[in-house]
Amino acid sequence: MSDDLCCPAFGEAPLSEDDADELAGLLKALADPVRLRLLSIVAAAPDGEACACDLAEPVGRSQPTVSHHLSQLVQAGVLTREQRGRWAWFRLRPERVEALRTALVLPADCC
Amino acid sequence: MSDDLCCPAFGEAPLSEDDADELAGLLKALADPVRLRLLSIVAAAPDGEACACDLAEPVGRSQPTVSHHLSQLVQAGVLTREQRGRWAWFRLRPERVEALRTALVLPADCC
DNA sequence: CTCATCGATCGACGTATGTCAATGTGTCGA
DNA sequence: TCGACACATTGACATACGTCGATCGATGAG
Repeated sequence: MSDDLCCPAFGEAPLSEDDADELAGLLKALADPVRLRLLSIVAAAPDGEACACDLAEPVGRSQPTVSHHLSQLVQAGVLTREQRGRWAWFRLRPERVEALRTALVLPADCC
Repeated sequence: MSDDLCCPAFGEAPLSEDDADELAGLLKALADPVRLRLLSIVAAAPDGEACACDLAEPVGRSQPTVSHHLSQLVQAGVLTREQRGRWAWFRLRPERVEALRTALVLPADCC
């Protein structure tokens, strides 16, 4: 997933096939309740970061499942992963979330 | 899908399981390239509305497939459907898109 | 050097999803 | 009344996805 998702101009003109694929990819990464909860836990964490070791329990999923979801979020560019010793720490990339919000802006005269 | 999705307070505190399900449902409705293109075509239409008869061709899918996608968008509350004679006309519900954008707002101190 | 721990990967599984051809239902014009 | 048209529904299919148990590689404490 490229990171320069900025302004597909959602309501201005019909999305191109490529823009639609790109935007759908980002949306798909967020379109799962477990991933949304993981994201919100990281976002609400004291220092803006959370250890993977603390994430499985609150969402009630197995360690491999959580690892899988975290990988998807990292790949979509919504989280960053930093290895510190045995632990993996995750941070939100707010500019990515903002890019998504920007992509969903509708023109004033659209309806 | 209930329509009162307003402020799950994404970054403020961890999402509840119900809020996450709700938000994921809305995101899932948009997380498909064909549906995104359908939405953008409707949004960019001259009078803010588009006839189903004009939607299959631009997205390159069969009539049943397009009908299926439109139903999902209506069920998610993102489109409204109005039957006029033989034709079905669709309009965007911008407040629903705005609700999604609002749900994705991050607090200033989140990271 | 062990050995316990963190977390990724693999393999398997059931389910959900996108797609189309065929068919059904309702609406209009002739 | 009939036939053409718009659109939904059904059934079938391949693929994608979420999930877990088992296993593996890497790290650090003792």
